[in-house]
Amino acid sequence: MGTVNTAGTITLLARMAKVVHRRTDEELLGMSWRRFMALSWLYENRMVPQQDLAEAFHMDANNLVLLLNDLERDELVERHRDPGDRRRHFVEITPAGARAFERAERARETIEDDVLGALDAEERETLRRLLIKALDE
Amino acid sequence: MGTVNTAGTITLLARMAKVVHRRTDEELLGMSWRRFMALSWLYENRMVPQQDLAEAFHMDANNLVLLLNDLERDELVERHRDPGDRRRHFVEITPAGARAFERAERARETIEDDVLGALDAEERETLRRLLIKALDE
DNA sequence: CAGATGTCAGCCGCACTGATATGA
DNA sequence: CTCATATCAGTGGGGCTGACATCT
Repeated sequence: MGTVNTAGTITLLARMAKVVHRRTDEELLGMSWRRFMALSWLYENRMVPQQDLAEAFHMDANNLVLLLNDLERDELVERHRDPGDRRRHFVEITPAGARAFERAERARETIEDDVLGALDAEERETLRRLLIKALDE
Repeated sequence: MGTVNTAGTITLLARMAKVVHRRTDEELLGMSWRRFMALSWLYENRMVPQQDLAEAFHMDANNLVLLLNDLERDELVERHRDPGDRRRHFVEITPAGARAFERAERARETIEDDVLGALDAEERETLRRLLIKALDE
């Protein structure tokens, strides 16, 4: 394929993300990629303050409201008012949400095998470790 | 921060791409990220058939037309009709487009240092190599 | 009162579907 | 006539800004 050797690392990262997004079959995933990304976080971190989610999702707070409205309408997440500070909400994934996510995770593995097919198991683990480290600042 | 350890690699990849997109200051870059991604390809590959660009950009052909229209209006790229097959177009970055891209590349380096700050030089090189390999299938 | 949190309305850039024009 | 290439119009979801309501 083309001469990708001179592009910057974040340029390559963006190209890769586009490949992932484009090869994702929402039919197979059972939900939009956007919802999948939200649930993936809430599956790992139960009962997160809504305010923290905006930062975690790298998404603006206004937009977050709409996403949570949709997820809550479909009973995949629940908002709980903080008794200590009634302005604040905690967001929690529901059992139905967790099940939907677990199903989607299997589709994710299929997509991942497709997109990362050129990398062997060790290389994938290295990539994974580097991404975790970069995200963890 | 947070428990990112259980998420899949392409999930982490998507999170990372969102960080990049969100931290990109278009004022500093001098253009939209979308345009930057297009020019980055045309800077590496001069005179590309328009048809190949849709695949290279992972973008649908209809949408590509609009992007090229914008870039051509601002004289950053030029379309040339293929004399051998007058249906086809070759797309070429202009000198002004190349200059704009080179300026943006310096901003890209700044963003990259910010986003990949947690990785040392060797780790960045490894990440880069793995992304190139994965993209090269 | 000021400040924080969440919500909603409006606008715009972007991606897709479908239809059209031109040339091989 | 058919097939391929490029183009454009229309539609819909996603992201942002700004205004507003509620609570501390």
